[in-house]
Amino acid sequence: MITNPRVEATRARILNAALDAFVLDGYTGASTDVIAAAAAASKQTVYKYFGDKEGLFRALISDVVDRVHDSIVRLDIDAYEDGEAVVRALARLLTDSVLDRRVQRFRRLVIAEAARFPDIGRAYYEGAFEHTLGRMADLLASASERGLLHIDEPRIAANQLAGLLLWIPSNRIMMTGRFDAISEAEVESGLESGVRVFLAAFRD
Amino acid sequence: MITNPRVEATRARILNAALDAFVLDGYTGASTDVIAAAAAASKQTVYKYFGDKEGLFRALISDVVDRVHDSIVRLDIDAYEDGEAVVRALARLLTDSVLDRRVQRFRRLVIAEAARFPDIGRAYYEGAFEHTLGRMADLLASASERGLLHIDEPRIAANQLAGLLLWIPSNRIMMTGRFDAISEAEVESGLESGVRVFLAAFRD
DNA sequence: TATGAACGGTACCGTTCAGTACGGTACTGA
DNA sequence: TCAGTACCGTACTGAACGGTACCGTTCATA
Repeated sequence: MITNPRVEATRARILNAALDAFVLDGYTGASTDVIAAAAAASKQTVYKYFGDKEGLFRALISDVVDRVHDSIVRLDIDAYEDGEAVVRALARLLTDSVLDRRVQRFRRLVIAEAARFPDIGRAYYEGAFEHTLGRMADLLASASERGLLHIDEPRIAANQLAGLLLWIPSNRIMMTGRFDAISEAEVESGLESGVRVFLAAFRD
Repeated sequence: MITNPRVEATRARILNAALDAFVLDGYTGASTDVIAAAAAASKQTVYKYFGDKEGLFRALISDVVDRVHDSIVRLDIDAYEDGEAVVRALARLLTDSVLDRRVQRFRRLVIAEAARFPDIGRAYYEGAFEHTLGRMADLLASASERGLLHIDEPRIAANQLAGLLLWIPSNRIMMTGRFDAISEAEVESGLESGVRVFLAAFRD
């Protein structure tokens, strides 16, 4: 694939504008006129690159999923000497990444459009959501092998840690639509109590 | 308020049709033409009762929130003699109600439109979501007072139980758009392992 | 059975929006 | 300097949709 830098820049500008528009107004609510204007591009160019509105939307989703896929949780598990430290580090990484404004907004978009584009929802779920959980499970398994934790089914444990930490803040953010609906202190205390419950179940 | 049965029936038919349409296509995607047709009503009548599209949407939301509010978890906590039974009963009640197709679809709708109607999202979050958690917290507190569990902060514990049980299935359902994405067996094993973790932390 | 309110059906208006056409401009590379 | 390509701006078309108007019909009730 030839990468004309000018083309690439225009394409990126359009995708950026599309992200903003779709995330704010949803698929139906966003208009290609507004997207083109925000990207300082002409509709002509938008349609030339992406075919139609649906093509633009799909390109946007896979673009983001690919980035999530690449930037997946890297944690040097060997640097930690006890289970509590491992779990706390993992918990912080997870909350920091998932409760990020952009991530929350994007997830809301995917959920909102899952009825219209079932394949897109599935792609995101498998490519981003489950992929992250799989990585977490690997880390927990490795900690378990080193005797820091006692985990028989790492995948389930990873799911549970995520649920403990994210259920409340994620729902509050998505339902209220306010991406700053959770204070620093709440995140902190939620993390602390979540880690405590997890350790009660999986440290010896 | 005079309750003309004919008026009431027409109104109910319109709200039912609106629920289906909004849940399927979102606020922007649903059309009042389709809603009126599905309700076997004329647009004239729809607009007479609800003013405009937004009025119809708001009426629908508060209608549903009121119903959730009324049918809130009632569980005879005194019937149980040990903590495990209490938690298991609570867990089943919670998963059965929250993972219900209609509930999931409605929550997705609220999330999808939270940006467009922030007050609606907040009303649902406080009137339905938090209300249920509060009721759960009461039950856990009562079990704790009877010595069946050891819970210092019932509200937090209720949040955590919900997160343990619902994070994965709820996300899978909403993101894939398939409301049968979770098998009976998965629900069962998720419930079992969630209860186990919860008990490890809160039983003695 | 007479009366009026509730209601359905259809046509209509104004606007928005996806998608297209076209003419002109900036850049790039030989 | 010339050719080709990327791109912008604007105007346009056709369809969908929110909302309104009008007329005929149904139905409860007195």
